[in-house]
Amino acid sequence: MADRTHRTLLDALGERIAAGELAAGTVLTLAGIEAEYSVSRSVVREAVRVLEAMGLVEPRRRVGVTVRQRIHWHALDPRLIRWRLAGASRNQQIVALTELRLAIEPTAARFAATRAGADEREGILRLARRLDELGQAGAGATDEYLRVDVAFHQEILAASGNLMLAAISEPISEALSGRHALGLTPADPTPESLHDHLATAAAIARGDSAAAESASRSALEGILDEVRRLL
Amino acid sequence: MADRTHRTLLDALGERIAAGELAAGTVLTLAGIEAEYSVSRSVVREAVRVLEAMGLVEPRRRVGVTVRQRIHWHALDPRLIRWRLAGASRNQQIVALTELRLAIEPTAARFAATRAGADEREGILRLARRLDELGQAGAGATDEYLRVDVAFHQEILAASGNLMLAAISEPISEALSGRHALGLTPADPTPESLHDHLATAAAIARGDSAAAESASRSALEGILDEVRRLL
DNA sequence: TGTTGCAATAAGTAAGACTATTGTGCGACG
DNA sequence: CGTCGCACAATAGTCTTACTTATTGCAACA
Repeated sequence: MADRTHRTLLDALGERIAAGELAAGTVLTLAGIEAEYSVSRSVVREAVRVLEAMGLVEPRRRVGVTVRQRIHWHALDPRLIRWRLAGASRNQQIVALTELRLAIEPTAARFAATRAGADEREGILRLARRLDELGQAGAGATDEYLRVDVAFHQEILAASGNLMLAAISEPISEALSGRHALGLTPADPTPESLHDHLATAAAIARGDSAAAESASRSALEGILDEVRRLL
Repeated sequence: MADRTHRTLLDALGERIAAGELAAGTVLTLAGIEAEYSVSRSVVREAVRVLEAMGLVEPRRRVGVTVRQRIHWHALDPRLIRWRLAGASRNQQIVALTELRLAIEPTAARFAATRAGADEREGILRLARRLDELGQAGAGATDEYLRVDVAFHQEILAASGNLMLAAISEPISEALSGRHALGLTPADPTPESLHDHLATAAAIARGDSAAAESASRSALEGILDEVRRLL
């Protein structure tokens, strides 16, 4: 066998569960999976262990591997988020991720304003300015805009000094990319949006946490409105 | 071997990495772990797969299993949070979790106000009233207060209708328990705190999302202040 | 009807063989 | 002396098999 069997099987099972094709309560067996995917027991066991760690399944002796209810899923796991973005509930997932951003980013901006290092402040400001340039130029739907936008938000989350807030970064980036891929990003971002981004960056740069939080919140409210309107 | 070798090994390695005893860049080998813990290769492989899924390590052929930098950790994984709470950085972790709550809970309360079912609204209100009773009676440091407090926040997160917001529930509960275990919960909660909790529940019950968000935020700001003061 | 015990089932652990990948060092060649 | 390429060795990946242990369901019996 090649070398990606683990990853392949894990993604296959994960996507099927995330999509609901394998509904809660469904019982699999290691032997069954082994036969269905023609992989060895070791590979099956390792994949199932990872799914178990994500709260997606629960192996029990004499019973098999039971798919668990959604409540138990570690919905913030980047892999699970990817699987959900890959399925039919993609749009719904993008809305949910935007709601998550609305929760996280303003708070992250607030903390970043008091904790960011000099170079981080500098970098955030530079990214915001570039975003503004691109937006004004009608390049809101370009790959470069996406890259800068992703980098902008990542920098803020990283600068928050809170590892858990920063951990949202990866899923958020995927959501942005997903939105972009769906063609939901306008070529001309609204002036309000561009202003909010700039204001967030400026407030962080000068250490004004209240202003950073409120500007970021304003930006996200706008984005959430837009996403909801389009999906 | 008994039956908990997987769990035991996973926790052992996870805690060592979370604590920094196995620093980023440290290279292990499957054979080494196998020998050190006297478990079979299968068990080692499965544990390492789970750690890999959490972003804690990266196995590479001809090299070994390398411990990754913190940036790559899935810091929102409940297991990882537990490991960090178990280590020396416990206090710091509780503060970080409280910051996370400040981000998540007000937003969750806002959405809960528009999305909660009738019985959920009822339940949240009932829990808040019970919390108030207990708080007024000077029972803020009791196990029952903790239980009700945890249930209160869980209900709100669950009622937010966002699976990812709800997924924060488990780690948050652990943080509350941790704070309680450290004796950081006052027997007499401040009147402001009790009022904010009640106001949050009332606003959710009557569907007033703006009031729910702001009352929840006020409650959390108070808690964050207190936690920071004490840790 | 309830309870105890047995047997079947499926996961858990162990061990070993073989494969595939990749970093390193050595040697040949420029 | 340096650089390129190749062979070797180390280590994870996969496969297979054997054995162990927990659990459940059923049947026999009180």
